[in-house]
Amino acid sequence: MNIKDLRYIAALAETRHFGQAAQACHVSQPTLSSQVRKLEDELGTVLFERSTRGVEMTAAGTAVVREAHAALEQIQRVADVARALGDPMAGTLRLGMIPTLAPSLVPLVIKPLISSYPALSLVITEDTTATLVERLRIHQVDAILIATSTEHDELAEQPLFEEPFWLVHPQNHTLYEAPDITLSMLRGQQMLLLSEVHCLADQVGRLVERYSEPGPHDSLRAASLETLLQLVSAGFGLTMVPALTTSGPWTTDMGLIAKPIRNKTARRTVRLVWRASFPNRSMIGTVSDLICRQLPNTVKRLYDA
Amino acid sequence: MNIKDLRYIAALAETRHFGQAAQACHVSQPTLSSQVRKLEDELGTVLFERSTRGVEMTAAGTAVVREAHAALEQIQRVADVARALGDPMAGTLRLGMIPTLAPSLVPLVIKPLISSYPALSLVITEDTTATLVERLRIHQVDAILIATSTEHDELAEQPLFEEPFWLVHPQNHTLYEAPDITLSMLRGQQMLLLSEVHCLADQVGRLVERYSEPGPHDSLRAASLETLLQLVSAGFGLTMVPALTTSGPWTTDMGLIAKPIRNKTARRTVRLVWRASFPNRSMIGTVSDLICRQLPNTVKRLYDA
DNA sequence: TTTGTTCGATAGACAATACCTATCAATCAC
DNA sequence: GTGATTGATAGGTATTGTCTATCGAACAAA
Repeated sequence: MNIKDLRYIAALAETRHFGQAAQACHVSQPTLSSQVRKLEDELGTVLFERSTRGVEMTAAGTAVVREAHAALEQIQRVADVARALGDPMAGTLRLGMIPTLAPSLVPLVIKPLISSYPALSLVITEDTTATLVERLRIHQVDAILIATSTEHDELAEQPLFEEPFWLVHPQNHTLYEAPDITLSMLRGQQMLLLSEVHCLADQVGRLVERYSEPGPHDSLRAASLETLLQLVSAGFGLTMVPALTTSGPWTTDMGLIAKPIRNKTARRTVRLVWRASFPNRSMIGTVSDLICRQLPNTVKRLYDA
Repeated sequence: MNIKDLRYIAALAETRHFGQAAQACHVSQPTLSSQVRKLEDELGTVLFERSTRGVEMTAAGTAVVREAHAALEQIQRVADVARALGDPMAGTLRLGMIPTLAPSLVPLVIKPLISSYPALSLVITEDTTATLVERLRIHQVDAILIATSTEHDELAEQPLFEEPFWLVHPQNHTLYEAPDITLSMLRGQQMLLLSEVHCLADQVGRLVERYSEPGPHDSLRAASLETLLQLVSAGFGLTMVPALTTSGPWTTDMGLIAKPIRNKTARRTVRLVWRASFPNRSMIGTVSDLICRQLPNTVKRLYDA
């Protein structure tokens, strides 16, 4: 059996005329004739009763054509679904993010994303860079947002934006008077870092190790940015956080001051990474674009669609 | 698109493995691979994400395969319906009969027919021979039971049985004592005939014209056998009816006597006639066989399946 | 590192079949 | 009879589905 054959018998049932049915199917009359005959042979049932005057339908033919119509509709639905989901922004995007980015980025992008693309179902997970990369490779997520560069050949990446680090200190701190910060001003200050599973800890750590000296709270490592800021608020020391983190409502609540740092290396580059084999490349591009459009001016956009 | 293609993607969704899916479909792996690729091209949507480790499904793939499954089920239903109605005794048989046969034959065959073949839907119509033949030719009926032979090339026929004519006279008639009847005994008797639209009138008329002389009631023509017998009962004359007619409960009710006639030509041959192009030849055969099995011994069966 | 295995993709040849044009036989209207 | 219309048939062509053989990449084990 063949889908075309179903169309043939449907047209033949409609027109009761081999020639007209053939015309409707854009084939020649002998083609339609032989194909219908073959289908009848295959089904073991005569569907049409031919005569020199025209075509009559048998009981089996009527029933078979009715089912054939339903089949053709369902087949059309296959194509329809394919086209609908061929819409690059339809379907599921499983997006992984590092924990130092997710809490500040998600509130910025989630609303415009789901309102602009209602057919998009977004699943966001949080994990460390290494875990995310592995989950990306084994198809547990489709794309990840991380702050380091990857080396994998099977992965593709797109830098989205450069995010400066901002210094955070308590309101009653000696740096309160300083309008802006240079790294040299951090000499003698106790810098607090995140747990080393976070790439941010490594990046900030290498940035300040030349200036800060070992302090009493160096072994104090926070598991999250939230905790880290609580420590700063409690007076255990200073820290650096990505600029987007300072967009939240926490600064005044905790009595903390965040200031830009006058140093070009005090920043990280956030990248979107996906499997090179990921089929929906254009979904990646659209999401990248939308993320960048939502960013505040405290970061520098690197992606322009 | 192709029905096979739908099977391919269904198998591939099941196994997530081109080789195994190909095996399940009884084709080689390259065949399945290229066909799936082609289907994806046609749909404009990537359904599967390939990697050297195996196959993952895209969002579109999941949805398309779901629809494909439904389509395959519906296609299966097409074949099922064809097979079910390929059952020769499923479907409708529009059967025409002449009025001198229908009332006596239908009660004999209708019950066993519908109980033996519940899938058979029988539509019985009554009409004169000429009308029936025309209706047969223009596909208004599928087969007819008539008592004459047809000449049409496009029609096929099967003699079913020979039905003798029985003489019918009132109980108080002079022939009451005669154990059986010869045509010569009809000399001087007033014979009553049906309306000439009935073939029976012609057949009986030719049979008796050599023996009977013009009588006072020759112009009396009954429109139906029922009326004819009422006339006989009322003493207007005698008549001949087909043997099956005497099987009914009318004889005693009307005070009529029916007797066989010792003459080989005093009979008619009942034939089943159908279009030679009628597809369900075996339904014809089965119906013929069942009719003959139900006949009483007063008629001579001509058909043996 | 090297080797063997497994994965899907590719190339090229072959075979099935869908398709076409030309034609036929039968029917029907004029 | 004549011409028009019907579906069926014949024979050739083109498409395409299928095969075998092979490849390159990835992974696991030696």
